[in-house]
Amino acid sequence: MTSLRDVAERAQVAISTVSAALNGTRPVAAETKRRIELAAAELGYRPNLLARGLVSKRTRILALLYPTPHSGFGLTEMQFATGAAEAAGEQGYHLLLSPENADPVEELRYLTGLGLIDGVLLMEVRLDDERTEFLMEAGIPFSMIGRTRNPEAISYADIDFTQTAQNAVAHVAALGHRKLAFFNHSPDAYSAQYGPTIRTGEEFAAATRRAGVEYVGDFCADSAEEGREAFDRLVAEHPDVTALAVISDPAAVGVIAAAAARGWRIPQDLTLILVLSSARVAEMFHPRLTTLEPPSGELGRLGARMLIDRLQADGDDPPQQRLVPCRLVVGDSSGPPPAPGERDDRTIDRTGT
Amino acid sequence: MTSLRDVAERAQVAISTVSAALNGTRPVAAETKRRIELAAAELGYRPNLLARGLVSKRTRILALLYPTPHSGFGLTEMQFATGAAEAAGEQGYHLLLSPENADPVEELRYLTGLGLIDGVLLMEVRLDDERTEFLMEAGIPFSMIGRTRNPEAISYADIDFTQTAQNAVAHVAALGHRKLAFFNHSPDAYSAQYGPTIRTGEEFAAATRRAGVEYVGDFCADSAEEGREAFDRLVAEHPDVTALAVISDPAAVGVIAAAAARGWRIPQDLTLILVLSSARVAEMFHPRLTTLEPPSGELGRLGARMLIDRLQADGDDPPQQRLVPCRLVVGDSSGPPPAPGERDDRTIDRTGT
DNA sequence: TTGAAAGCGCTAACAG
DNA sequence: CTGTTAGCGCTTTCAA
Repeated sequence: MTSLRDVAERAQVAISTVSAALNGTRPVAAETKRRIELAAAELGYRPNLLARGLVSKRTRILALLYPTPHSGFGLTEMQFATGAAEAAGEQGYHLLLSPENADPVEELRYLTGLGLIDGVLLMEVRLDDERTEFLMEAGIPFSMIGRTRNPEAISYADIDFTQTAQNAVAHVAALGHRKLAFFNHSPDAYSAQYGPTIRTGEEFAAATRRAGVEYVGDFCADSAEEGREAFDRLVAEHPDVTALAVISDPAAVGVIAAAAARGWRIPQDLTLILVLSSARVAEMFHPRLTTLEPPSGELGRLGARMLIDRLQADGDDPPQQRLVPCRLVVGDSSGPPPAPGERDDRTIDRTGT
Repeated sequence: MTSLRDVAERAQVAISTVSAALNGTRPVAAETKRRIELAAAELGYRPNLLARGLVSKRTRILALLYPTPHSGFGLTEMQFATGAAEAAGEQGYHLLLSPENADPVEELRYLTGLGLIDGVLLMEVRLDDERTEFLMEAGIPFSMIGRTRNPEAISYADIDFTQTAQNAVAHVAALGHRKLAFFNHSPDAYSAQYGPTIRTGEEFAAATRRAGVEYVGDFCADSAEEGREAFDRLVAEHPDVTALAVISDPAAVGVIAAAAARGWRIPQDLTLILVLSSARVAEMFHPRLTTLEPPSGELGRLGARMLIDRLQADGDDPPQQRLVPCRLVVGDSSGPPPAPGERDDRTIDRTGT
């Protein structure tokens, strides 16, 4: 490992001069600088981050904290991580992957006590998240992918649920639908605190109201079986529903099966859209589902960038907050609603076809 | 940030004694040790990793290198990463996520030059991988998830393709199938060098041979469209095929559509299995596909553990090499083959049903 | 414009 | 058994 000293010797200058020349921290004569740069290049010099960090207190390492997620990791989470890693890399930062154990705050205390990281990127943020309180109190720079209930003072990048719901409703309304149902996650201990679950539900309600579209929002389903059941109940209670948005991929599988069992075709008899799911998943379905794809990679990038900005800004400028809507990817599951009464006669049992 | 010095002062001993007591690097009187530990606990002391690393040359940080993958990141890759991060965490190590840019070797040279990391975990290893050569020459400890063509001297964790293919063939043969087709990735510039693509193909060929099952291996498909075409050609050329294994998820979508268009039911008329795909993906299909699920998380864990073992072992013990077969998850797409001639008559065009 | 020197927090000889 | 000392490689005063 070649060090500053080696370079200094080769260029016949003092160590501090080399440091200055390479970092531009103070003026260095052009000729001297040239010699130094040459020497450094010849020796393949790389600054030692540990030494630098030890004195400067800045390591250019960010930690990405993620709870071992409740329902296994999806593409979405991966894209947060890779997006963040990329953005960090572009700015000369590194990303440390930190799985959280049972006690996230303890984990954070440990991690930040190491002196290894400059800041923290929080994933899977809940409406009330104890991690944010710890970080605020400890004065550790951080930003969130997602947001708490009251994120005023904190930088975050999150999905623009308002706009997303509005786009979805507009899409459906433009096709002529007058009544939309939404299958949310079931409000278990986790979802009850999980932003996307809560916010999507609320915003769908609001967006349909604004658009004058009738709304059915009190169903939930997380598995194929639940999707199937919910769908059957939905049709029983609301036979005039023509459009359905589903947040859980497995639930959509059940819905499709239940619809088929009823003899309903998609999209002729039912418009089905997937919410917060990647287009890659939507393509696994037949027909290819219309989907509202979360901008995961971008959120990761934004989160990292905000954090880095905050680290670079010596003073404390106001927190950055960015909301990005999902991308509406129209598949083959969106269509105009059936004419009234048109589909009721097709209740043949096709099981086994 | 409380330092060793603070602890030393509070416990009324020398700094080196504190270090020794806390690390057990040399005998310390029980009473002294107790005092030191108390002081450390009271002050909430955490060793500074940078300082420690600077002198000990060991940071307990591993880098996970991943090329920006050719077809977007899948669940599989994420699971490598999280598995590795977990295993690392358990051993007191940290995982740095390092996206590779255009020039992976240059990236590696930079990364390792930083003095920040103790070792490297390689993902997406190709049969000839220039990164391994660099690392070997540079003497940097590393291990691979996947393996090169001749990985003799290197530690790795990879899928046991032989066993995986054998299990798949056994499954199909036990159901009574006598002829199996396999749709591989198309041999583009990437796949031509990519281990799983090559090895899965080879091992399917070998396993069918051993099992006395007829084999069709010269088809490939990476998209739904290609899957559809390949399937039509397959049936034209081999009307007696009753079982099909597909490596690409989107291709399976095409196969299912093409089969349905032909009036073939799954599994009655065709047994379809997904190779190297997660059960979560397989569940998106209808019927739920039988799948050979790669042990991604475990491979990540193993890779990390091997690397750490190698770092801990001062001497150089032989490289560890582990092969883990995919898990066969039987879904609703496996069944006995149709009786000869049984399905030929159903070639009604059902498009629009 | 440059050099010398101090010190970041820690480990590892070496004395005592 | 414990304290003193010398660095690890770097940044950063402070003098020259």
